Amino acid sequence: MTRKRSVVTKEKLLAAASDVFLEKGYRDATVAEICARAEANIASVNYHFGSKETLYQEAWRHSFAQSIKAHPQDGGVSEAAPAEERLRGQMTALIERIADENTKDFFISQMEFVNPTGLLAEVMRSEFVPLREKTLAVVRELLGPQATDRQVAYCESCIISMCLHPLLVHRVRKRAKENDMPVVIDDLGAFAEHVTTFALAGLAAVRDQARQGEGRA
Amino acid sequence: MTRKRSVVTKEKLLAAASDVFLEKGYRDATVAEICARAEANIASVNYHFGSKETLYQEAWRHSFAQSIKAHPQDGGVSEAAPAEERLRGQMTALIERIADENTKDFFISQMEFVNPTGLLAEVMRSEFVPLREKTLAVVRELLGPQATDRQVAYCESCIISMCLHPLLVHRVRKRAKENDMPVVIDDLGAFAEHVTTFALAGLAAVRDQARQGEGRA
Amino acid sequence: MTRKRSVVTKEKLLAAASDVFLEKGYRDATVAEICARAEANIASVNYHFGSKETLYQEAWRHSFAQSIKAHPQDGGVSEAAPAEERLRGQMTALIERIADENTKDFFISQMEFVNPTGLLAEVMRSEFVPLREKTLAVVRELLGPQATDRQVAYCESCIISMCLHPLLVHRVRKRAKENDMPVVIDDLGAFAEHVTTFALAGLAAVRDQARQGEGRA
Amino acid sequence: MTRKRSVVTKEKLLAAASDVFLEKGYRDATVAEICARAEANIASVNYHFGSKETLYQEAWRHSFAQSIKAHPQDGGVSEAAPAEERLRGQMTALIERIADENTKDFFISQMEFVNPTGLLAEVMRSEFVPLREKTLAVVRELLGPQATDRQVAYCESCIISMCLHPLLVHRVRKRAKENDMPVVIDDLGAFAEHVTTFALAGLAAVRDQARQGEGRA
DNA sequence: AATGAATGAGCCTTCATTCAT
DNA sequence: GATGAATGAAGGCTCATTCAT
Repeated sequence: MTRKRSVVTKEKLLAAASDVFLEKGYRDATVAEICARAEANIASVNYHFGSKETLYQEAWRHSFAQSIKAHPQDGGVSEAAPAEERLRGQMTALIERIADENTKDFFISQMEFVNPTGLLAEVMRSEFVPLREKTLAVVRELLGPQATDRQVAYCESCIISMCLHPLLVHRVRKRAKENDMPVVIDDLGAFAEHVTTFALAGLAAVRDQARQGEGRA
Repeated sequence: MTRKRSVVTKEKLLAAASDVFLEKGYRDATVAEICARAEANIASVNYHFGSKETLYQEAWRHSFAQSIKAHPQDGGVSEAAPAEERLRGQMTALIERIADENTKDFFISQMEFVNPTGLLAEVMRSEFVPLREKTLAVVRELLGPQATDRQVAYCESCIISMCLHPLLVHRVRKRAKENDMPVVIDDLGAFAEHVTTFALAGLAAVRDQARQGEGRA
Repeated sequence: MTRKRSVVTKEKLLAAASDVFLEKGYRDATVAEICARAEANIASVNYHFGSKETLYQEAWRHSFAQSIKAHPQDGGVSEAAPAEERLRGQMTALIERIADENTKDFFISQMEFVNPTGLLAEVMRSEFVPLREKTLAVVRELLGPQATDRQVAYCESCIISMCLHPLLVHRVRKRAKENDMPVVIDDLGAFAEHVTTFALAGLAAVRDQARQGEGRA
Repeated sequence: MTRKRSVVTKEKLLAAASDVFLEKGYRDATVAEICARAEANIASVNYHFGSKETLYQEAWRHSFAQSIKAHPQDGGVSEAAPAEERLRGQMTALIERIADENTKDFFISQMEFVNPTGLLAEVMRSEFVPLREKTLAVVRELLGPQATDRQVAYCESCIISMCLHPLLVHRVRKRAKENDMPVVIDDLGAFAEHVTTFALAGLAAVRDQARQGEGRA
């Protein structure tokens, strides 16, 4: 049972760490506060994880696993479904994942993007690359065989951005209780719908361009 | 001349502060390093700005003014030009502004979005709202009179995101020298072109939807 | 068998403790490392010895007993041998004891001399006094009846120092692998020989002085 | 005057550090206590020296310079004096230096010998080598041209040890107030005299041996 | 006006020891 | 009897800010 108790403490520390790192960032988060929230001893972070840095990495990995489990990348759409549907599934899943208040890894990732501590570089890369490959595959299918790799990459980048960034702003505003600002996303389903429409139209335009480019070449 | 020297010191502090805040974030940036880079006395930050917080705000404002001046929002397109052209101008200007290595305010803004110190909230709001209004106006024009405010807002949000986020990732990778990762944006002009095509197609699709929605309503 | 296992653990702890205390000193040696080297549980030090302090004392006593057993004080010289020979035996034994890589107590003693924890005071005194008495006796015999107690004490102190200190430096240098420094003692037998010659000559000089002092008095 | 104040604080810190490091050793000495004794702020060690390690090195260097200045190596004996006198001068100076209650560097050196932190290796080597050279020169002169380098080295080592070690024990006992133990060195002058007699006799014996060795060879 | 020595609050980490199992 | 998870006290160090000059 001692083993079990250890697991519980570790779990509580990971949860508390995710929260505090999300709220304050790596530097402003203190080990003391994390331990207090986890109702653990001040030394338990170092006992269980060795350092604040390691806890940071583990907490992110933990959060990522949780949020991906709650919102699988395919959005519940079968692999056999048409590419449009599969893209819609991925985009909806991404939007819902980010909008979910339990999702913490995304914000920590963003922080890391802009103000890299370098601590998550490896962890993030190993987790993100597979996701990106999946999306690239669908985009490539939708753009058709004439599309260049660059076009595929640009489109994927645009599509992901359209899902991520508005939600980022949205959640930040909710957190900051900036209720005076117009809440951009008042209806998550409507937003997902909108983004999908926008994206499919964009993809179609690029596909047409690719065909013309092919013709010219 | 003392007056002049004081001005010079202040200017150097602002420049150094932008750099360091960009590199390290608010918390990890130290007053000592900022002063060292500005070749100023350790006490000069407090002497000239009263506190690290104020310096942060001033440095951001300073950087923002510089980058907007270097890349005006309209992208050099006349107000008399057609809406498509004006949108293209705004998007290109935004992309170029963010891609410009001298642009520091954007990254600090992103940091602030994700890990708010709260110190820039006021400053950013007053600077961003006017820019957003301009973009909303063009988008509204392109979507036509049937488009709802929500549709306009969603589209604006998507378009801005498509410009911002890929460039964010791009600059982060360049800074981190992650040359093993595929550089998403290898040609700035091509990317701007691509994003515009994508966006105009998306807008057109939403406009059509709006007309149908109108018809149904 | 459990009893036996316990004894083994205790023995391993003593051995590991001697090593670690020798390498790092009392303060820098950690209970964790000692237990790790002894392949014992982290709690076993307190379980078997009650405290780090007690382990320190026991480890020293253990090491001392071992090294004295390996190198008996008399150096194998019969009590019936002439005083010169008995002194030579004691000096050689001391030198060989200190030079022996298995001897750890001596270095811990030196540490204690200079930076006393106070923990070994009692233990060391009880072990050293008898050794010293033996040496004093031989020295007194060699100095003759005219020698004062002070002269005997001074000579004993010089003789012991001549054996101890050069070997201390020697082993320290070997440990530190300071191979660039001239290795003072390249031949242990030659050194023992040299020291004995030196000491006997010194003793003879002091004895002559003592006789003259007697004559004058 | 600000500069002067800084120097005063630094000096006080060095003095306090020497004391505390001497009393407790590197590890058990706390920055807090050093600062308290120097009547300085807890942060002043890091401000003036950067770290506890650097302070340790500087404090030793400082102490060494002081004690060598108070007790010059030659003991006030002219270079023109006969070798016997010069050796006597060096030995007396060494004994008096170590016996001087203000001498702290010696004990820190001993600590470092036995339980090396590695922090003083460089510093000590650069200071000790010149002293040793001087002593070797006199010893070589006294042993005559037939003496081998090994004989010179062994003799020097014995002579220095005869001065150092008894005084080490002496001071440790005084500090520990082990008044029950026989105080070995009750008269410093007498001890210096004794050691010199002992050493010169030893040297003479070795010189004779060297001559015979020469004759045999 | 400007400097730089000094401050003190707070953080991460270490480690001998304890206690429930 | 033996384990190992957990504790809490304490230490070194950082850094924005202050203050005397």
